Amino acid sequence: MTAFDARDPAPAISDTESAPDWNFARHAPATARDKILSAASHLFCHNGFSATGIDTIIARAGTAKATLYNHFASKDALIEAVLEAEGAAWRRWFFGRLGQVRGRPEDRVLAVFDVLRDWFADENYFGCPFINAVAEFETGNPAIRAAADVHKAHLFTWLKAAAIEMQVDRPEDVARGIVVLVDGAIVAAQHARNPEFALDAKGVAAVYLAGLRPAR
Amino acid sequence: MTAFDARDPAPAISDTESAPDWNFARHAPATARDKILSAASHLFCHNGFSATGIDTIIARAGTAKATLYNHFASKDALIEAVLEAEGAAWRRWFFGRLGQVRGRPEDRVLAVFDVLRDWFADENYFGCPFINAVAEFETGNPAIRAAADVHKAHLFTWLKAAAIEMQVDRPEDVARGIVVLVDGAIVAAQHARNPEFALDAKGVAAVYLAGLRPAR
DNA sequence: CCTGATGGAAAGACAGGTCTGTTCACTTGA
DNA sequence: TCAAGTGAACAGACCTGTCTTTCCATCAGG
Repeated sequence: MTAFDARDPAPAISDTESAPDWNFARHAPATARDKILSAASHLFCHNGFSATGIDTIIARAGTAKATLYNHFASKDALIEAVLEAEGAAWRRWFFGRLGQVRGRPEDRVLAVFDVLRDWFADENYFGCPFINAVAEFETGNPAIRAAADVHKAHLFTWLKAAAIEMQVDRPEDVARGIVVLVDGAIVAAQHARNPEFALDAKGVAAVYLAGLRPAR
Repeated sequence: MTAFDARDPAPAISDTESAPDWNFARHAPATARDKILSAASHLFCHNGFSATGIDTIIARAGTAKATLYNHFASKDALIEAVLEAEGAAWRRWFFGRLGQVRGRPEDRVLAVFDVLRDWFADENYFGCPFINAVAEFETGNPAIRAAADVHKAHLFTWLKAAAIEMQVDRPEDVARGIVVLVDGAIVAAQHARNPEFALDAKGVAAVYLAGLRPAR
């Protein structure tokens, strides 16, 4: 929960040829464990968690079932590991992109929606894995909700810091408002299969942030 | 898609003791078909669609399995019927509440978030069934996505009409912006189990709408 | 009033398949 | 040598969907 400072360090973009991929499932898997995580991530995100069976996962991963159960105690544990890996990869990508943006805090917050748009425009965009997981396991499995909480806390903390820099009246309220816009853009773009909802959200955010300090 | 006028007629609130319930699963089921729909709706929404088996549904409904398959061709058909029934009940409740609001179009749009807050505050709030269904069946079952599209079109049409009344520049853009806020509030409130996200969204909407016409 | 037909639903067995998770003998590469 | 992985079989539970049998309420004809 104090997580933001301790999160994945911002990648040194210049050190690598290209920015890391937001999609963990596309990272080149080296170990058997990574192959399983990668295959499971792809299948979970595209076909749903319950609808994806262990046999399908190992077939895609090209590993034996015993190997899967050597690395993960159960399917639930695998789901949690996938969310953790996918969340970490996404945050590395997302905050890495944001870290390259310079300018006033308002502009950096608005840049959030430009980065989101790139995410939405990916042909493999399938919504936020955490939102989808909470939707599927509404009541059961509190560990999944907890993982989603941690993930969302990263964004909230980043936005709150920016809001404090903006010297607005109630930075936490402002951060929550932007979080709502981000969640809404994610869902709307997923449903309509239209990345431009990121720009609709950006438009709202721009007017909102400008309206917060009319006497600027 | 021209759907708004043709949707469920606004209920005559004064004719009934209380407003209809947003939750179809709580409507008193009369026929066997309604008992099945009601039980399935409750279970689907709380435990997920794939995770809920036919046997669990008929046990809760108190009906026989043959009865279920007499009324619904398959589990998928039952899912679609549940979404239709739940969506219709929700829209009757939601637009019924909105129909009671008088005032400027801006105020009526802001009232959306007050109604949402009441929805979120219900102990049985489980998010939007359509958002959850699309999250679970990301790629499969286009009928479910189509049902979600129809459902969302109702709100968009309502918001677009209000935006036109407001005489804003680009009413469709404004309506999409509010849709994003609504979707975001639904998801954020579901994740945090905190209905107050409706008011965070309302705060953003208020500043946004005010900022649209600074020369009012 | 009584009798018998009809049709919807209950109860539950059943088929055929899939699910998760276990086990074990064998292989491979460091 | 030895740890890790493979392939395959297996158990037991659960899944969807079908089918048969029994029950019961309603209604028609007498």
